[in-house]
Amino acid sequence: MDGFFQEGELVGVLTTQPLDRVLDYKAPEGGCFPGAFVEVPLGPRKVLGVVWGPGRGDWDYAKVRSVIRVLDAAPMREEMVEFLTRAGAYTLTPLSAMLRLATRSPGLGDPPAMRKIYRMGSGEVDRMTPAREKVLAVLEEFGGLSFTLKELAEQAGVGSSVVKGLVAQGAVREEDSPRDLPFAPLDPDLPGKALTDDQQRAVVALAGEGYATTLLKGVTGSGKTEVYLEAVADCLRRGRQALVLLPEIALTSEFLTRVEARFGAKPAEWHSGVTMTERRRVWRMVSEGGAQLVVGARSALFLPYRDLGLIVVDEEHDTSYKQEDGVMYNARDMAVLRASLCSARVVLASATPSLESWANAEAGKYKRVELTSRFGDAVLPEMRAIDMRSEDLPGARWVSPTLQGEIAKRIERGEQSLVFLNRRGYAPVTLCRACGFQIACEHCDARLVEHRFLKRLMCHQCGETKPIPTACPNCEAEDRLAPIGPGVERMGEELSELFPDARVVVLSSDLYGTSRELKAHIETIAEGGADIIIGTQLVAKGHNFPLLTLVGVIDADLGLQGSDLRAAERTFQLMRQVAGRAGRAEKPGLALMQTFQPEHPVIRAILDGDEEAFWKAEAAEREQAGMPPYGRMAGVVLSGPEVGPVFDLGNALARNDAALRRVGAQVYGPAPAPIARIRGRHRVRLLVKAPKGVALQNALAEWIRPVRLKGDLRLQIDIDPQSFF
DNA sequence: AGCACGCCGACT
DNA sequence: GTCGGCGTGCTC
Repeated sequence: MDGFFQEGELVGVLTTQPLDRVLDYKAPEGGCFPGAFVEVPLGPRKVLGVVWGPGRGDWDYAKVRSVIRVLDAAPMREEMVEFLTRAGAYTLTPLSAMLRLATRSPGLGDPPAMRKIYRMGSGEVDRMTPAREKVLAVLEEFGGLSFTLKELAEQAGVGSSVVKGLVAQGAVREEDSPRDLPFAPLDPDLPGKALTDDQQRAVVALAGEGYATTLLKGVTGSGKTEVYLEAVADCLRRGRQALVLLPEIALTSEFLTRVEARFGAKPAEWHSGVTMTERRRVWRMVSEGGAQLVVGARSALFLPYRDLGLIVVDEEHDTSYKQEDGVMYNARDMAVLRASLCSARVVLASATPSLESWANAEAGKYKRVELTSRFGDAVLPEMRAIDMRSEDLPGARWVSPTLQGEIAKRIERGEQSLVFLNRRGYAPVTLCRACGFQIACEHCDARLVEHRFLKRLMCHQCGETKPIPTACPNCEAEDRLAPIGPGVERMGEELSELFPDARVVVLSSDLYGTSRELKAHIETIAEGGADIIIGTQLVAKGHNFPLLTLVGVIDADLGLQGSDLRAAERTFQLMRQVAGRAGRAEKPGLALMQTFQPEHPVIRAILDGDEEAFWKAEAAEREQAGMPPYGRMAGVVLSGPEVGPVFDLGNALARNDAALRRVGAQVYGPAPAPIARIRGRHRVRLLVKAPKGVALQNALAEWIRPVRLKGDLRLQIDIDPQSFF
């Protein structure tokens, strides 16, 4: 943005308030540049905004108010404006909501606060004590760095009063310094790990200048991380910033340690667990160039990078990259958009790429680099199906004799086994043996899941819990309620009975208060703190278990049934990833899948390791059906407290579909949404299917424009939904 | 998003 | 008679 607005000139300001238009204000005293972060009056309040351009002048001039002040923050760059505009247009999200994503930093309006820092002083110490010596030794050793009081005291292992005492004598100097300090510089030229030829070739392919997207495909243990860290190094050498996006759960201290090992310092971190103070520092330093590398969750895409040269999307197939509430965007696609606007490179890394990325690579839109050989001596796990039709298993037991035998061997050898079941809790269904009633959530269209650990029934949709009743809520029969089906907690019980001397551990997100606790626990397990690990899909996400040599998938059929075109893809990815956990170190791994349909094409493709065959078959099917990525889809989710009005609106929309038909798009529905009721709100979904290449967003916008939402009805558009049926 | 304005039920 | 419910509308 060029130009400058003199004091009193009309400027257009976009605020974070949900008004989908730019408001006119008078430029403040001293004028302002376009892109400036400002505080403006809005009704009785002061709100945050960005100077978006010249004012439109179509508002009663007498009512136009003045910008209160320009905030002390680097102005929004033209490239960010473009990114927010394009991303908003793509996802049909109002600009104000996009701006909110880009201003999620506390204290944006604060002046850069000062704080006290401590350095070596010149004064003499009257009486030297061991504690004082330690403090001075720390300052001696890290003379170039500056410490806060707490940091210095901690580093020296003394109380803060010792430091204060030294300050009083002048031996330590107390200075004022800006609160938000730059991150320690990263050195791309430190020696990295030795790379295999395969990895070296990949590194060369990823390096370079200007926009390009590369799909980096490599099985677990093939060294994807080492390879993309070299891409980061290449970017840093060019003096540009880099961003590594990880699914929230994969953001571990283990990963940060690897970054530190490669570059000699920790990167900036950005995710939901980062404190307010640190957030402010990251936001500021990213915009001023004081942070070279950000490692973060999807919202890190909206940080105000000064010169972003690389975005790595690790585990690019992960469905958690698609935000399903609030602003619905897919971080993988937005990363590509953002990179194309700032001439950055994108690396999409995965052992099991999404069909979209695979198709884009096939079509030549993305480059493709494959890592085949595994790093070190480990080999790919051997994969076999256990045909459950011929296993002798009593009722309410799920670990087949074959699997039991393999686990026993591992225990004998001091190796770990992972038992995988994608079902939290003790049992997915609680059934009354007297009347057949299944206990369901009162607010959602879902059954309540027994969590024996919490001693409660829980709804996995809305999270509501209640005590486990002793009498049937329907027929009031006492003690006739029975858990049906397996959950991870129940598997823990079964395995503890089968192997009473083994250390059995259940890994499930709801057994931990915080994700930090969970991550810490995973680390101790990985170091050998358990013999049998039972886990939900969270164990599939990027963790090293060097002692693990066996993976048993309890129910490989879960997710194969159903008409969701993506279910097969997800099943495929999940099974491959779980299998990839086994045998990372020197020991070869074995993956066993319990299935009642060993002939199913997805199971066959996984066992054969023939991913290309699977993808080609899946792609052909979708192309035939005109489904993404060969056609376009959008979902419209309507919700409200009463089903009637929600369906009425859905029907009205379905009838008035002229705007859609004009571009060759078709409406399906209304039908109950995949989750038909959440927190007492009924949800109804319409699906729009269009040929590739039509201006779907324009048609959708025109279609829903006449809608006036009455009462508590809500409408949400979901471009590229994750599930289709 | 907030916050005011505004038109109908149970209270000092 | 009023206090207050939250439906509707406005903010440059």
